[in-house]
Amino acid sequence: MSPLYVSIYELVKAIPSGQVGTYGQIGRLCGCSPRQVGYAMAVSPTDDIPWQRVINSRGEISVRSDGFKDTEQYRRLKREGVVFDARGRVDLATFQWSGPDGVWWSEHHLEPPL
DNA sequence: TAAATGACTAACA
DNA sequence: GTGTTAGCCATTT
Repeated sequence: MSPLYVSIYELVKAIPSGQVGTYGQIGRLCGCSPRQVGYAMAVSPTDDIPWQRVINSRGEISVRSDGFKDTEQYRRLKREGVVFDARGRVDLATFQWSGPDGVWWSEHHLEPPL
């Protein structure tokens, strides 16, 4: 396994239960493109990697190459307390992980929530 | 080696 | 809000 994958998996494992990260967010944090993050999730070797907590920048579960969304991902997130709206989307402003050091908020020039 | 392939995204129109 | 386009870059073939 390449060092890149190791850092991606480490980052994903740092996302707390009940929160989500985006492919782009993880990509920026580990210095690679979002596509690599998606690819790394697709081949994630073990179940101790919370791959379900990585979704796309629109707050949706990404469509897989077979053209279907992963319903297990939806179930897992819901079980962790993540709320989906009627169109199956997550409110990123509420549920997006702030990063290992609050990085995400500063990147977006925002103040962290109380 | 070279080309194809993505669980993507930002910036447009 | 929708649709298109260009860029992305490690992995795979």
